[in-house]
Amino acid sequence: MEYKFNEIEKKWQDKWKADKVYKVENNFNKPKYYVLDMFPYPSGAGLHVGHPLGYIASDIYSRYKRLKGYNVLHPMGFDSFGLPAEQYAIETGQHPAETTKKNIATFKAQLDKIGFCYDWEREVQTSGPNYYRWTQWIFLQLFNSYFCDTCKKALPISELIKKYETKGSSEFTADEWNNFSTAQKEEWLMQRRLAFSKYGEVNWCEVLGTVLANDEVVNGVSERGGHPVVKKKMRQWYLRITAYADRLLEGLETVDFSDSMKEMQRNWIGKSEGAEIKFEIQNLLAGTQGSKFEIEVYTTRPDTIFGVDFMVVAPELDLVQQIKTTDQTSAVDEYIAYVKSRSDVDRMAEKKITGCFTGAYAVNPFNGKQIPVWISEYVLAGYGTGAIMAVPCGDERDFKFAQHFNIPITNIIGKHFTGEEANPIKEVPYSNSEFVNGMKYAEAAKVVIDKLEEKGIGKRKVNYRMRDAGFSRQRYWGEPFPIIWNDGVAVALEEIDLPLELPHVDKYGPGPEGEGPLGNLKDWVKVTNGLRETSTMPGYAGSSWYFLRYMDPHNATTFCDKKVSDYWNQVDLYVGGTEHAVGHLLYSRLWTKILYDLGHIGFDEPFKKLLNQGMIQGSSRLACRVRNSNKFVSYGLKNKYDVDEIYVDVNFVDGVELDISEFKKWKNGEYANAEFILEQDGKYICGVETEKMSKSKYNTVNPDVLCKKYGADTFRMYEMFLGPVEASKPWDTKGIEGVHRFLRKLWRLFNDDVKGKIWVDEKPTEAELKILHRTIKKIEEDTEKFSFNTAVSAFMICVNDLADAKCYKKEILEKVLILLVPYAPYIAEELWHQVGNTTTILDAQYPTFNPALLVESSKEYPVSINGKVRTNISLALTLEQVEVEEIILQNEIIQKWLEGKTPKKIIYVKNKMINIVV
RNA sequence: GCCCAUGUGGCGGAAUUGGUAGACGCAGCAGACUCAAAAUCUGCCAUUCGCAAGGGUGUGAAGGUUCGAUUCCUUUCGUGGGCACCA
Repeated sequence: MEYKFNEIEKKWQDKWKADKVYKVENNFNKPKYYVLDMFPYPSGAGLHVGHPLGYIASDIYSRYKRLKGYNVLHPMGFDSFGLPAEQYAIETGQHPAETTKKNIATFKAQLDKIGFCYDWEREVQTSGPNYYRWTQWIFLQLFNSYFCDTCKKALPISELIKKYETKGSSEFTADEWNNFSTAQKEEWLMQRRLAFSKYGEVNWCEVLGTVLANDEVVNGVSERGGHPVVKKKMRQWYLRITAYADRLLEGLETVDFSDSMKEMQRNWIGKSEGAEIKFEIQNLLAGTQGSKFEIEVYTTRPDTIFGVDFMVVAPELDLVQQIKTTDQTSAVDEYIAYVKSRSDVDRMAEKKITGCFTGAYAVNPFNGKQIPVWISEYVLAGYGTGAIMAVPCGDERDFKFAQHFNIPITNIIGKHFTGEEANPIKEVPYSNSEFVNGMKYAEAAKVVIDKLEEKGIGKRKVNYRMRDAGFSRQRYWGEPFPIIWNDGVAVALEEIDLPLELPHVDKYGPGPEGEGPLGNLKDWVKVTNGLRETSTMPGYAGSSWYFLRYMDPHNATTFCDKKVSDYWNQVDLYVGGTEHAVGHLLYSRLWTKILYDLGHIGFDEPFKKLLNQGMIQGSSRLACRVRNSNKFVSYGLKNKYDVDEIYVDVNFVDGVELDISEFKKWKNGEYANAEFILEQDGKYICGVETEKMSKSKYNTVNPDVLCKKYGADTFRMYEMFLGPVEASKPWDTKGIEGVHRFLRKLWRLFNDDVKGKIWVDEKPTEAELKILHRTIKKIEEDTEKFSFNTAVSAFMICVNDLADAKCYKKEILEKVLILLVPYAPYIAEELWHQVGNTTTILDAQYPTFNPALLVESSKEYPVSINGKVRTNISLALTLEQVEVEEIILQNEIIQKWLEGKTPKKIIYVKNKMINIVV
């Protein structure tokens, strides 16, 4: 009987579906385990082999936990709002709802073939009204809350109102508050709401009449059409994530993310402690006497204030216009015009040093020294105060700037500054620094700040790099805001009016005044009490809380019953790529914290452990075409000709050898008449390039094809066998045969192609038990630590050993099958039934490892002399140093290598090795 | 420019975290079975010197620590990814 994987997999797919084996109950009595994948955006291109890497890993772990007796939640859904569907609609006129539906169907069919254990009854789609109803509801929770600075948590805005009515605030008294107009009150409240609206800068393209995302702007012009893009102020919605900066930082201590992942989040939040210092400006423009100008800088190194040699102000600041001197006006204006012409990307990538002197001088408050004030694009308006005090002897950028513009440098760190480069050292006593001379960083910083505060010209300041998160998009395919604008006041919809369904549109172009497409729907926008908000929520809205909805996906009265979320609780294992390191992960963490503060859930970190899967890159194949001809020359001979390299489809290249007949059929016979110049051995060899997997490079491989050819079990195991899940690696189908052979070999332990059944019900020998238990130990350990590639190799070793031992015994084989279920569920279930089981293997009991079986009494020790292994000697494990020394010195080979010399020292590490030092 | 990751045979990778480098697999070579092919099985397979026995070298490069380094430290080069020049 052969291993007919296609039949077997179909059979169990149907059976499992009929039996609802993957249905997950909210069974509060059972220990739970929650495994989650980052859900995909259902793109039109379908799945390629890169997608399932993480899904397979999480599926293996879920099935493993299930075998271990857990109630495992391992759901899947779709992040189905987003720009590509809208873009596609603009191009083809097909409604996003239609294309999204189609794409989801394709994705699901592909996923099901690979054999994941999803309970599709729990599927969520962020673009479904039953889902986004609750996204809107949570938005209203945010809108109706504020961050209490004293208790460091979110509270209902009604409490703030109560406080204002009775006690007022630092800005107004209770009486004043009560006499405010509604609009005035709302304005104050808007400044405290967690979801709030204010004017913010967006990338505006006048020609397209629309707002563009950063990646749609290239070199200051729109990616589509190349039209100019400018910064424009528009009313936008934001989430007050900055209020949670500290808690988002602290929370990192409690979760199991990789260090680099935590580092990325910390960098994004960018907490720094320093001081804000005011510097007076000395030279004022004529006509501005009487008004006193100051520059306020933010610095993390107030201790270096005596090393300040110049100041740099962001060119965008209004202050620049006020302080520039007549002499420098034209130079400054010219420089500002230059900066405006440059995109953020340019400013970031540029290495050349630019700047312009304003003509103004600031005064060092402690020694009265005159400090020239410059403007330069390396100082950003949006961070800190938009101005810095430059200390060139301690800061690399300041140093280069000073050098470039020949600004004299003050040395405050003595011999630690060479004049060649800056030295940001903190642990040396300062010189040239008056009252902090001899002090080091910590003490000096404190003394300086104290003095600043005393003089009233500076204060201690904690700064965050992170800004509030923009939460509105001038787009169609997203959640509509449940907000109505009434005379400039944002009025929230009542809960009962949710969901506010996304209305149907026929055209996807921008609305008036840069509004989103919804702005075109006059009848929809105009309601009795005002005008609807026409922007929609961003992609991350729906994905910020989806892990909660899986727990209780059909609840019509709440987003997720508290009892249910108390049970499933945090996601125990979250699997996904690093590209979401800051965005999605940070937003989910924020939403979780807010929902926790408001009492809707009982935990304030969503993901307990994060596993990052690596990116699978494409391995492109290139053919060399002789220029202006239809001749193709093999890669090894290309230097003899003038060639163009063209991409060929990886699916008809075996390794690097092109299948010429397939190639000729490609693209409707475009190359049917091509001629080929071959290598000496008659092969046509392709060039190889590792790059992103994409359709245009013909380097995508569809999992469906591989599942059909080798079976899903082979495909699953091969993806794992490629290497560690966390590592990025190029895809190469070549090695899949090896994994497939392994499964066939396993099959032949049960069945012979000719004789049929060969498995037997006999007592295993000790040696056979040893093979089994060694495997149990290894597979369990490797699965626990997500080392799936080594687990696959352990399975191979096990099957090789059993085949060599001609062990066809049910008692052994059956246990191996259980170990294999997470990795290759179909073949495991099939063989499980063949040996006589009638219930599903998915709920079998995981075998227990018996250490007694693996106890060894002796070991083959490597014996080296001066670190070089010279021989192996088998010794009992009980031996002590003296006995060992005696035995090995008698050894002939060792004696030969010692050449009569006496060893200086003999190192003996039990169960490891022996080293003789001569 | 900054940050993070990574570098081991022809290839994907392994190495109990300081203890026999190259497990397992692919590819390749030789052989068995077969009329033949497929499938399967057996053996070889880092490199170099040697008929062999047996040596030398070898984990991007150069140093260092150690009885012993793929593993730890310093410097350096290459590749991949990210970024908001963050004071």
